[in-house]
Amino acid sequence: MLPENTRRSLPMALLHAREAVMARFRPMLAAHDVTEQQWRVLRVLSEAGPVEATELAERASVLPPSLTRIIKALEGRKFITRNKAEGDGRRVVLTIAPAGSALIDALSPERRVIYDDIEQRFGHEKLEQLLDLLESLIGGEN
Amino acid sequence: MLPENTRRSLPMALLHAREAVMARFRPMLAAHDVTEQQWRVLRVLSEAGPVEATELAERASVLPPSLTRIIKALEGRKFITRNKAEGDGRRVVLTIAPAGSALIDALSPERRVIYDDIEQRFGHEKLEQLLDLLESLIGGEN
DNA sequence: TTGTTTTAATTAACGCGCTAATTATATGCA
DNA sequence: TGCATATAATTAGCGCGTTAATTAAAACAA
Repeated sequence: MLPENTRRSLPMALLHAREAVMARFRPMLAAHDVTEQQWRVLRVLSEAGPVEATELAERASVLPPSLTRIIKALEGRKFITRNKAEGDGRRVVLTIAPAGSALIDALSPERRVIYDDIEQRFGHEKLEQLLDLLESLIGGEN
Repeated sequence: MLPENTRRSLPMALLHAREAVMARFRPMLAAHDVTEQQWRVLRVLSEAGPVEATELAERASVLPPSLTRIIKALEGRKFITRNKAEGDGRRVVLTIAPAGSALIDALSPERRVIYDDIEQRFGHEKLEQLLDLLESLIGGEN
């Protein structure tokens, strides 16, 4: 059945929910001149070490064309370094640089506070339920 | 607590979920050369009649600058008409045009099929649960 | 080895999200 | 009435999403 009102439309609800959550994180990122996507890329590089572009794009949920732009920006600010893979001149390997690690460290506490606040307001139980449902929706070939 | 792995990160999960759902609708919209946001605007105008720009932006979940661009595009294709509000020269009133209504009618059956398919695969019960949780997350000043 | 096919990354083109600034019209106040 | 303030819409500027096209390098085949 089609959703009669817009609020019960799944795409709309997901959009609003994401908007509501990101509104909490955006000021923090803006204060450090980092976009949401740049932040995701940095986090993946911080947690996973040197990674090839294709894998990085997947893990950070960014499309390849966007990643190219993000790499340029982050490299320009010395947050990451970019090298060709040895043995395959097509592949590119990205590595986090000291300035990048420093930014991660600087923002993590704030990030934790925001995340905790959301979890507390929304409820731990409900958050787990929501994450389970979302995971199922994503993974289930829906 | 911070989410250890990316899959249990709420912003990421919402992003992926929305992406998974929209992937189903996108081909339909692309086939008719309508963007997702243009489609939302058309639907609101179709369901709510003539509406002022500010209200339209809210109901379609589109930012005012985006709405300006969308109006231009839709007006150019004769899907909507744009007039000044009588009594207040600042306000703009949008109305759906016959071609716009025709597009809505043409796409609605397809839309229903896709939505039904998602609901069937995911499960009616789970969909309702998910919508409830999302609604709570959005509305709860979280 | 040479030519074809495949793969990785980039570029191109267009629209939207987002913030900030600007324009135009209304409203409020002295 | 005249001026300051407030409001609605638009414009500007930048980055990302998305699809398609392009470039460069590797793998494969004759």
